[in-house]
Amino acid sequence: MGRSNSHEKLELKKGPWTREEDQKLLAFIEEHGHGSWRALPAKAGLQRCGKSCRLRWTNYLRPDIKRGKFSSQEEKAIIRLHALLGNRWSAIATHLPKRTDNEIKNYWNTRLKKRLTRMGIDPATHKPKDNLGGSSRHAAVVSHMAQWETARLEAEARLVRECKLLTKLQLLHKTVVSPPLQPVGPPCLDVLKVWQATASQNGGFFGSAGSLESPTSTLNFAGNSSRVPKVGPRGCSNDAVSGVGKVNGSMEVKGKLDNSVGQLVHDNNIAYPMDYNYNYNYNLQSSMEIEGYNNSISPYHVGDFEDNKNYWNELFNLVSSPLGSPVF
DNA sequence: AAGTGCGCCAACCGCTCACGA
DNA sequence: GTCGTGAGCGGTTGGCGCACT
Repeated sequence: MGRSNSHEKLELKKGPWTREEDQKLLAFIEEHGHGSWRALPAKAGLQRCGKSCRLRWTNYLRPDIKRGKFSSQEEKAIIRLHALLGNRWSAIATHLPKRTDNEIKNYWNTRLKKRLTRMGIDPATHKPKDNLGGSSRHAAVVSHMAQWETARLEAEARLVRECKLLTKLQLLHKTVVSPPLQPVGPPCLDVLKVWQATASQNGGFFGSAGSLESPTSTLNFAGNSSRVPKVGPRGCSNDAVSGVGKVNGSMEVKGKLDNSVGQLVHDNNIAYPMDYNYNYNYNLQSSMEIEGYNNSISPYHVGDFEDNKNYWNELFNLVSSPLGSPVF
């Protein structure tokens, strides 16, 4: 990144920020916005690299940061979201308003992880430690679900970020957009709520029919997106993810899960033939439709999940509970 | 009082991704 | 397709403060 010469590097300050530096950074951003982080330090009169400034701003100086003790509800949310998302701290932070990814990560590493370990739960898998040798089929199915859920939540998180960023930029530069954008409220991503509701109607998250119900959602965005979020579970090549987006302010979120029945289950060597082909074409009101996930193509059967049903139901109950998050 | 160990957390580092030329 | 650049993310580190010996 950048090609600053060694002389410049020598002059860059590291370590804890002083109050004076904080004030300089704060004052500059309040007046000009951050713009290019790389150019910011010179403009603001700081002997720091842009990266350091960005970090200081996002993790400490930003006005919309809540500091201090995590509530028990926040703790639960972190645990459950971690079960779904793994170490995707930024994605988790998206669902915990006013908390930074760094703060959540620290809290997890210093407290929650240890607490789970003490309780006999493996913090990596969120399963009881004596159950690690359980059914590989169950593990495979749950893992597959988690991957799918992860990808979906990640997509949502990115969309939220995109919209927030663009909104900020527009407000900052006071651009007049034609046609004018709708007032920007928190993006409403109700996938989980809807999913939960659907699940309830069908006798639980996994439905009485024995197949997964579709996480059909209504996404409300106000704003344009110049980039098409690419999503996919970790470990999947990005080549498997494609997206088409429109810059003109309309976006339709459409995902495709291309699974063939039975292909999922394979001891210790699980194939994930999931293609997340999202075509974004969003209008202010959009719907999320995931082909192949909400119908008979679904490879899941209720028996596969019985043992994990309560866990996942509980999990979705939690993430559906009001935390003040734009999603929940 | 001094030394030691530990927990916490701000900040850094390295990597990856997206984008434009 | 390649390269340079900017930005974001997750893992790791270093320093501070506190408790204990």
